[in-house]
Amino acid sequence: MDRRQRRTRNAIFEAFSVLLENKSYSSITVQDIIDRADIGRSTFYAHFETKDELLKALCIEIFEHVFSDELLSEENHDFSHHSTFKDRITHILYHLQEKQQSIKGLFSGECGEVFLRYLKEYLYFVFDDHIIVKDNIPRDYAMDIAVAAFAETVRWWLKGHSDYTPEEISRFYFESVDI
Amino acid sequence: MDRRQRRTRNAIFEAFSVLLENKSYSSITVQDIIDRADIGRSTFYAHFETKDELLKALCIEIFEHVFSDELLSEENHDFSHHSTFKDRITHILYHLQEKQQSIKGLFSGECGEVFLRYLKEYLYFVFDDHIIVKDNIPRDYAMDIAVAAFAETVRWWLKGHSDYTPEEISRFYFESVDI
DNA sequence: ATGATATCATACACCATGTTCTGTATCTAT
DNA sequence: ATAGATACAGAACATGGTGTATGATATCAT
Repeated sequence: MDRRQRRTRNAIFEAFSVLLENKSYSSITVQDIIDRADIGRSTFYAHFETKDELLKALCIEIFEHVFSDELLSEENHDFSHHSTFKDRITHILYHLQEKQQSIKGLFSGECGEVFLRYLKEYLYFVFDDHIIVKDNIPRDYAMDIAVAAFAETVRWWLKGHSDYTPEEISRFYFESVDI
Repeated sequence: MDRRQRRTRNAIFEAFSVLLENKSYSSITVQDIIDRADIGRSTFYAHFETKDELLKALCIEIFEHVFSDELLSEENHDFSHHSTFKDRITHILYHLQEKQQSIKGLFSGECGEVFLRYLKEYLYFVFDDHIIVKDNIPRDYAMDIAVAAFAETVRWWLKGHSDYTPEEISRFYFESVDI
């Protein structure tokens, strides 16, 4: 990708993330982003058709990083054999912690729904092999609860309790939800 | 309240609910609501300052009904003695089922966040007395997970699995989450 | 019946959106 | 190093939704 494009794209992501920490998604205008990123109006629209597209792109950017190892292991089939499920979850928590600053703003407000939908999409992928099927409980229900509970765990962690370590959070989760 | 006001208010709620089943919250314009409810523009703004206020009002309207018995029992202190926690949850599920049609549209899209925030607010109230404090797990974390899991349960139920009975859903929930 | 008030219809100013255009700066390939 | 391609800046513009203001009409409560 062209260096100019990368510069602009990053400037937009950066501006958007910072704005999200102080303002709600719907109250942020494209003009706000343009001003903060210090780019021309037409430049923004050359990169993203709408603010919603920008939000999606940011989510994907984040999760491609957070789940990069998971996605790799799926190709090579050499990861799940060497580590337990709990280790993998803890590992994901470490990656989420790294992106903490960007993620914080994404959890709340109107964009939380989009963010959580993406998060859950990736989580379904990771959880799929490790869900225990209980008697008389639909599998997809069990999946939904396990994933939603994990998403809520991350939200709780990064919004006001980020002093806990990934290991502690992992323990909280596995002691609260039967998987 | 004036009969005309009630008529208008209900027409707006009705129109809004129907629109939410087909369109996303942000794509619904005030004009859409006005046309569907067949009222004048200024009339809408005499009732609600913004679309967001309308959403809040609708949520409150719904939950005042769903949790009406719970709120009463809190005043009289004569409910929790006669029924178990599981009974109360099942009872709430029955009320949610009644409002199914209105609730469906509220779960998805950008307004899901607002709806869930209100739902969780009421649920904290109901769950507060019945959370078991496990060792080494923060109480507010346990609350968060229990409430979020219940909210997810309702979502799963009303979006595509509404053939299950409140009793079955209640059982799914209590077998999946340790409270 | 009458005064109060909710509604209607219209017009309006305002603001964010997304597009278009022209000139300039930066990149890439030869 | 030069030429062609491409990304950027900046401004102007049409569009559409928002929320307000106004005066006339219909409906309410007493």
